[in-house]
Formats: sequence, structure tokens, C-alpha cells
Amino acid sequence: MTRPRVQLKAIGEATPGKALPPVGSTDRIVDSITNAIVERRLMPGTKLVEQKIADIFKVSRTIVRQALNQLCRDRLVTLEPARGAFVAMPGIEEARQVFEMRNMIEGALVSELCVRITDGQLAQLQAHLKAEDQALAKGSVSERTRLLSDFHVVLAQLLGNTVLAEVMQDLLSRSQLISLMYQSAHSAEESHREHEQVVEAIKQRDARAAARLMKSHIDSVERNLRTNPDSTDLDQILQVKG
Amino acid sequence: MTRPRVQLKAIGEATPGKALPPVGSTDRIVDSITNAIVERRLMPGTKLVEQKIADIFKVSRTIVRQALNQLCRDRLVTLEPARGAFVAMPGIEEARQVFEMRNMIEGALVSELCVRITDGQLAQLQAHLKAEDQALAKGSVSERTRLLSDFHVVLAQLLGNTVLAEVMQDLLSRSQLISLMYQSAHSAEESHREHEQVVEAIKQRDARAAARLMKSHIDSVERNLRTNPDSTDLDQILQVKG
DNA sequence: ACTTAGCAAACTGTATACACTTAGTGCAGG
DNA sequence: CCTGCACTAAGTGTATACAGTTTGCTAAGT
Repeated sequence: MTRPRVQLKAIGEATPGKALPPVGSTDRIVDSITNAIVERRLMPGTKLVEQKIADIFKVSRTIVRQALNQLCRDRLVTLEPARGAFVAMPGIEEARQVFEMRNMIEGALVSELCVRITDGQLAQLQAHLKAEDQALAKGSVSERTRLLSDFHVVLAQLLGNTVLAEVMQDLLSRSQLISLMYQSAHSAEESHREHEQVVEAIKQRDARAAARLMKSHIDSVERNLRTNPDSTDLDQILQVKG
Repeated sequence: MTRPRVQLKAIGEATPGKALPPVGSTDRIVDSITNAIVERRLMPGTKLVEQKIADIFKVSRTIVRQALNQLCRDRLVTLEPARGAFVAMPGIEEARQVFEMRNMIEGALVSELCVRITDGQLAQLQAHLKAEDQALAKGSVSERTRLLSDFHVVLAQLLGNTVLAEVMQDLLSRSQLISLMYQSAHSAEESHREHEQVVEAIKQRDARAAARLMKSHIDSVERNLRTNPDSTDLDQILQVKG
């Protein structure tokens, strides 16, 4: 079986523009690998050898194993018994389920927001939209991607519900991995426009419209995945088979 | 600080009527402790000493630590650095957030079910209701509790969405821990009746009613928590302070 | 030339050892 | 009698050692 061989050094560096790095050694590794995956520096299927990661972070395999276990729970990494850890390769069915779940949660989320959002929070949303706009104009690709994804996290955070925010963060990491595998044809510009429409509906306190727009946004992202299994994907699909 | 001292042996046994035990040693321990917690054999605040658990399951602390880490991610256990692992004691705010999240998810869930459920699946639901009924008549308290909780898991599973089912399973474990801390006055009979109403609405394919009934069911459970912080809770709250 | 058996290197899974932190106990001083 | 400090036992955090498995290579056989 030939899996993609990628430089593991890709996970060494931190990402600018993120929250301050976590205190624990384990969390630091989880964060680095998570970022490396969602930023496409670690491709799906890449084997993550414990000792190499341990060397990079100057810790023992014990710590690395803890990190890999957490990543496995996040579904960003697959653990195959006695074989090792691999960057996950979510299948079509899993992708469908993640998006279905997002549809349900985010639909209800924006509905609720229409009822409870404050003016200050609305301004916060507008500020995020502006940041998206600027990133589209001059930002790097990875910055765009991050902001477009963060939009959904911000929405979740506005409800002040940590439980919800964590689940959303999880679903979004997986979404990014999925988008990466089934190369999305959904343009950043289109996503941004759809985000603006959602925010506008929230501003009007139109729960029904907001939910509809959000669902159609997510559907639109998903649709553009399925209809475009392009060459990169085929490579990876073949690599799975051997 | 005085925390409740409970026999750790409580986690040794498996629970009848559950799915077959998992293969890995780690998962076996996670399952045992999870069951012990939701079945109230391990009370909130109980310290989980690694070596003792290791002795019980005849494994090394390495394995136990993996299990405790997983339980920490499930929020059933709290890890305090250099102090150890404790059965979680979710606060009021966390409880509110869990129920809010359930409201959002399960509302959308039953709506969706109204559109997609098959006759066979409806029969499955009815069968579950019947099991609840029988447990109310003659089953043990823990069996009732389990069935009433499983109702929600079954609903999630009917959608055929593993991602959703896992999140729900998670939220329900936490809900059980919460009910246990803030002793619920919500009677099993009332829950069962409300379940029946939800199923009836699904049967009629009335999405709006189903969502409304489900939300009111969850609200009703939550309301009965908050208004009844009885003696057991006070004990635990005092124990936290000093 | 192609397949297959066997061997060696690499890697994972678990246990163990050891350093460091915390918590409890007893004793001395106020 | 109460307070504060040193000491000790218990427990956690990390590294390391070792056993078992997988994987890729080599070589023999068809």
C-alpha cells in the first residue's frame, strides 16, 4: 500500500493569528497537528510516526500518544491497531453526516440568535464580515479559509454556550478536512456573500429566513463537494485501495 | 477539602442489558466507569485514583490514564493537574448549556424524522415505548433511567447519522450526571408520557408539533432540576466550598 | 520472471521506574 | 488551645525499557 509521504516537519511551527498556545505539552502537540491538517500541510492518509513527532517536540512518546488519542477522538486522525496513526480520510458517507449535522445545529443556532442577539454582538458579526472581506482582497488562502470557517464558530460563541461552541469547532475541523479531500469548488467569494445574507437576516430578526439561508449555504458548500471529485481525490482514493 | 468517599469497587462489574463489551482494555475501563457514573454508583466529586483502578482491572496505570483522559473529554471526569481525576460536578451554567444544546439538536432531529421516518422505524420506536412502559411497571430504577435516556439515543440513531448519534450519546451521559447532581423531581411516568406524545406527533408526520413537544419535554426535565436543589445537592455544594 | 518463505528493521502497545507535586500528620512555638 | 512549619506518605507526570506486531527486503524455489 502506498500512502502519501509528506514531510512531518510541516507540523513544527505555530500559526500566526491564532489564540495563545496552550500550556500543556500534549495540547501544544494536538494544536500543532490540528492546524497542520486544516491548513493542508499534512495531507489525508499521512502516517504519523510517534517517535518522529516526539523528536520534533522534544518529548517522550507517552505525550505524543496522548495527543494522537485526542486527535483520534476529534476524528482528525485514525488509529489503526498495531499499525499506527494516520491523518483521517473521511468517506463520502461521513462527509454527508457531518454536513447534515451542521444543517441541523446551525439552522437552530441562527434561529435562536435572531431572538437573543444584542446590538453589540451584531457589530461583532459585522466586524467579522469585514475581516472576511479584507482577506478576500489581499489575504492568504489559508487566512481566507480560516476566517470563513471561523464565521460559524463565532456564531456559536455568540450564544454564550460553550458546549455548543466546542461541538461546532469539532464539526468545522472535520468540514475543513472534508473540503480538502473532496476539493471544494465553492468559491470563497460565494461563501462570503452567503455569510453576509445570513447576517442580514439575523439583523432583521427574521428567524425563518436566517435558518433557511444558513441551511442553503451549508448545502451549497456540500453540493460543490460531491459534484467535484477531482484529480487530487482520485489519487487519494486509489491510494486507499493500494 | 472533604470530598465524598465512595467504594471504588463500584466500577468493577459490567451492566446487564448493554451492548457487548468493547475489545480494547482502555475502552473496557471507559465503559465501566461511564456506566458506574450514570448508574449513580460513583458519585460526583469522587476521586479516581489511578493505581486503584489499575489494580481492579489488572492493567498498568498507562492504560488507566488513557481511559481517564477519554472520560475527561466526555466531561464525565475532571482532571486537575497534579491532583488527580474526579467524577465531574457540572455546575448550573453547564447544565443549562447542555439542555439548551439538546433543545436545539433534538428539536431539529424530530422535525427531520417526521420527513424521513419509515414505518419499520416507527414500529421500532413503539417497541421502545413499550419497553419503557414495562420497566415502569416492574423494572428497576436504573433500568427505567436507562430506557428513558435511550429513547433519545434511539431517535438519533434512526436518522442513520453516526456523527449525530455520538454527540447525542455524549449529551445524554452528561444529562444523566446532571440529573443526578440536581436531583430531578421529574417523574419517570411523566417523561414516558411525553415520549409517547412525541412519537405520536412523529407518527402524524407533524414536524412542528413534534419539535414543540420534544422541546417542551426537555424544558420540563430541566425545569424540574433547577427548582429542586435538594439536600443531596446542598451536601455536594458545601463539599465543593470547603 | 514471478511467487513465496523467512528474516531484519521499524514501530506500536504495555509495563515499569523515577522525579516531582500535593496532602496529611505531628510537633514546636506563641 | 490554636497556629504554623517540617516531614512523610501517597499520587501524579514523564521517560524509558521491553515485548509483540507489522512491514519491507532478500533469497530460494517453481
